[in-house]
Amino acid sequence: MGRIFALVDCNNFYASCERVFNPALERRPIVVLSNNDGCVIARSNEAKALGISMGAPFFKVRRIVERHDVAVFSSNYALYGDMSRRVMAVLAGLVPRLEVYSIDEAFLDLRGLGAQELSELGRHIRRTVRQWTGIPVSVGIAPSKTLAKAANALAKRDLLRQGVCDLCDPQAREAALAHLAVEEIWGIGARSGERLRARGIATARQLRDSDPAAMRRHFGLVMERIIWELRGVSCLALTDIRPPRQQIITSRSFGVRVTSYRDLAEAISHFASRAAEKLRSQGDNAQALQVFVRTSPFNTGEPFYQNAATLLLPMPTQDTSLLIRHALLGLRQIYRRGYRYQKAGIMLLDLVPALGAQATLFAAGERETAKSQALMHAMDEINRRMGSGALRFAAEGTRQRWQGTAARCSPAYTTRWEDLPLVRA
DNA sequence: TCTGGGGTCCTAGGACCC
DNA sequence: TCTGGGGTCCTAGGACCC
Repeated sequence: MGRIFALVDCNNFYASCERVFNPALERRPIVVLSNNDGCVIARSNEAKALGISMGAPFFKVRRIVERHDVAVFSSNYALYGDMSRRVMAVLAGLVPRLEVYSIDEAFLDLRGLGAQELSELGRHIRRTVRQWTGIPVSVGIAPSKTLAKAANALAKRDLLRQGVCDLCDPQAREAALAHLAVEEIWGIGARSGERLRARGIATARQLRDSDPAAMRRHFGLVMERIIWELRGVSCLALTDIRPPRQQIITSRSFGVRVTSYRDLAEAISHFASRAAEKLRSQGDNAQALQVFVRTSPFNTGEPFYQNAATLLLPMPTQDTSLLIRHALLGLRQIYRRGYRYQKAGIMLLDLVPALGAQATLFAAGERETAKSQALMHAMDEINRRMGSGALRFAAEGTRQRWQGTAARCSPAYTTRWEDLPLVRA
């Protein structure tokens, strides 16, 4: 039996989250900014209509923002993460199988739901999520994931479809794919888009009708798979069990340029500590790590420098102090005086499950490991209860001058008692 | 002055082996 | 002067995603 996928995608997710708790924002243009209030990472429809583009540096759109009274927010991941969990919980209650694909998207398996009318089911999903969470979503339905993505794009674009688009019928697909630019297809970015156009392929329909074998030779396996998926042959299954991450990255742009080794070392220690937390919550040990630093890659009239150091750890570990120590060894290798650093970070690599980890050959080492595990566990527990960063390593510093500002952050409405909205009757 | 963060997968090419 | 062929493994970099 053929498959039927639905892709449920939250509309302008971060902007919509801000609106849920602040109804005065209804119909007002909204943008949400990245770390350091650096660039635009989410826009409401009204902000899109003003010509504010995705990823635009904030200082370049400031004029538009002021002229049109755009509401501006620093990103509030405590809020967005919690709202995401709520949306996914509602979806999980509506269908037996789903894959949470990103913070604002999920693929659903619609087979065997006895739905006469898939569009009606889509509208039901949409109504329910809206009513129970306040978040508007669009629903695309089709026999492959790539087509479900395409259907979703059309559901958003075409107001007549009222947020739901069903492309299961091959007839319906003809016109739809002819109106979809090749860059709008899932998996085709600017690079491939350009190369496809050079070969005279500009729409999803033209790509679908191209020769899979020849396209594989020119573009690789991924392109061939896209073509089959556009033809309605499902090549990408629903993966409802998420495999553990293979690498963990913690990195930041700095609020101000950093020049001293000392400040850089503080930042790197802080990143190592955060990465170690993620590592432990995943139940893994790391066997290697990489530290990287760089100056600003943009035209600043100053010399560009970037470098990275990769180190093998003496044993697989999830111990923060060991990770900090080795991260700093790496930093010493790549730090050069005289540069104004803009960004740095750490990657944990070669992750392996911590359970049943190879014990060290030495009994003393084993005792050390047990001690360190108890310490890390206690630390995580305290930080969970008292708030992240309540207990931290001295190496992370107290001034943290490199930290950026998030001046326009909304309250953590759903995850912090003091920030709960008040309702007056 | 001010330009995000965190991931995955695929491929090509080099090292190495027999 | 002539200088194999094929396999595996690893890594760096590209492309893409949200």
